[in-house]
Amino acid sequence: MLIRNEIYKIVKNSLKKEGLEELEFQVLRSREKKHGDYSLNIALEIGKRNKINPMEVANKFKDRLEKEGKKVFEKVEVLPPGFINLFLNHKCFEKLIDEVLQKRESFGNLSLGKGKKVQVEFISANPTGPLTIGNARGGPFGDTLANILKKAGYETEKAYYINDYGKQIDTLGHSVLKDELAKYSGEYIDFLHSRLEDEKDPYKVGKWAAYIILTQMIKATVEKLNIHYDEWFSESWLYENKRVDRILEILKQKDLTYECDGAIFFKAMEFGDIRNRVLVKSDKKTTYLAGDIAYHEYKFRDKKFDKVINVWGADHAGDVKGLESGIEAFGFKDKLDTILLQFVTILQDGEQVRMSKRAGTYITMDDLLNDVPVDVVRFFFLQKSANTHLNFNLDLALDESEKNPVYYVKYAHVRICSVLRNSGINISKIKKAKHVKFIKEEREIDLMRELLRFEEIIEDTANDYEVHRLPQYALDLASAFHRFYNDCKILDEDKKIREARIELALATKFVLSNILSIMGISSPDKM
RNA sequence: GUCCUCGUAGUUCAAUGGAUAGAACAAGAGACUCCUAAGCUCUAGAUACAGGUCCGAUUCCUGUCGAGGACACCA
Repeated sequence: MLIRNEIYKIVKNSLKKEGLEELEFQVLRSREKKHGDYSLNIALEIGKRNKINPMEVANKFKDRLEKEGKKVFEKVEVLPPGFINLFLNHKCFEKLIDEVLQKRESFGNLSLGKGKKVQVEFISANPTGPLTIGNARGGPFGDTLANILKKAGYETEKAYYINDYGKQIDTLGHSVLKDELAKYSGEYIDFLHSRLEDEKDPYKVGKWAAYIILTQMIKATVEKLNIHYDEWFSESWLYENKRVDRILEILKQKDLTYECDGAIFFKAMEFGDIRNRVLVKSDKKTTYLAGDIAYHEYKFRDKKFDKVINVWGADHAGDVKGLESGIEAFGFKDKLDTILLQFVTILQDGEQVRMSKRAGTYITMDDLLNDVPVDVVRFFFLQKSANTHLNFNLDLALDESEKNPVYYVKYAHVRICSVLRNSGINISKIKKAKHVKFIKEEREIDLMRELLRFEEIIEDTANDYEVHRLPQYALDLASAFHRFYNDCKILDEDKKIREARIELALATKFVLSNILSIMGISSPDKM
């Protein structure tokens, strides 16, 4: 229903009638409930622009809003320095609960992305070693982002790009052979070395090792993380099918390449890049960028994605513009969004652990998942924004696993299930909010206000990819429920009140399990 | 040296330019004859520093200090 959008229309309409239709504004959610459910700062903007006292503007506009929004607003209030606060009437909440009970699991499904295809590519760590806590950070993030886009109506695909081509495969081969060119070390290298048969060719050994690492280590960890990819895309495929040659030829025809010192460069600066980029090295081997451009041409031309979101580690920040330029050269400008996840700093025994495949010092995601439940791991990583340089204290993570706030959210769900069981009511028959009109306690209203946010959270996050908003919302909602539970007895003596509260609790259950499922976290009935 | 991302409570993190900067963990206190206390209530505690723009700055701009990352014919 997205009441926020209805309010937007009301305000837009009101502005039109005041001759201010060109004014841009936003409907803000009030942080404190004494300031109503939503607020507008347009009076402050108008006042600033026209040098009028904002209070005067606000008071004048208030009458207009009251008239235009009489079906939605209980009250319109003006407070200094010129905020207009909007209070929703009870009917809005009744409609909301009614809608949740009708739509159940599908409540919150939006049509924002209707008819659009989007791909989220994440993790995509080289198959030269197990997933570390660092490079697996993109797992919960990308998976959840794809889930939310799907919820918002996009046709979504989750993809992992396997870099099974090029120099690092050679390096892996040498490492497994343990010859003088070996660079990687660690238990997994020892393991692969012990499994080695007669093969001596480094590249073939590397290919074999990469296959084992991918299928037995990376995929296993990904599964433990509760992630299911739609596509595992092999870089080698691009070469086997001449897709890299193809894009090199097209770029040449477009006069977007030139030769210099025996290498072929892409004129990326024509697209605003800080430098031109090498596509073919002087030894005639192609660069990673050439493959990546071919890969993205495949995504847009063959698979026809309207949008591709790449979740990368911050160490690739310098490569973003190169790829964007390449994509623009093929006419797919602005169809790529790149999210850079800042690095994870690992602390163990009070010391910073430098993650290095070469030094063999890293903490694998698999090790972590053996000690910490996946729901805890996912919630933990999801709570941090992409820009956060997060500090991960391994000892603390193990100690505090049981104190993770994810249990607070799950417990709210468990409590609801428990009460609903005790109620003896067949909840599958509750499809309407018939009794919500009897609700009037503060805690009940507070809870409904939180439920109202759900669709907004979906919409906002599908638009700005700020996935860390989700766990925060889940905590807020769980908190609102726990307080409600504490202050209001759900199975009250009074039949009307009892049924109203069951309806409210059931609606909360649907939204809670909905948000948890988007985050890839289970909603238990019992704990 | 240039560029990117950061610097918020003891700790880990939040806060579309808005109203009294929020949570969790840690610390301290409290309530329950009542639907599972993994819950509830209360207390204490923070914007690195210096300027600037604005009615209003954690948020935008400049500088300083500090952290991580990038500046390849590596991937």
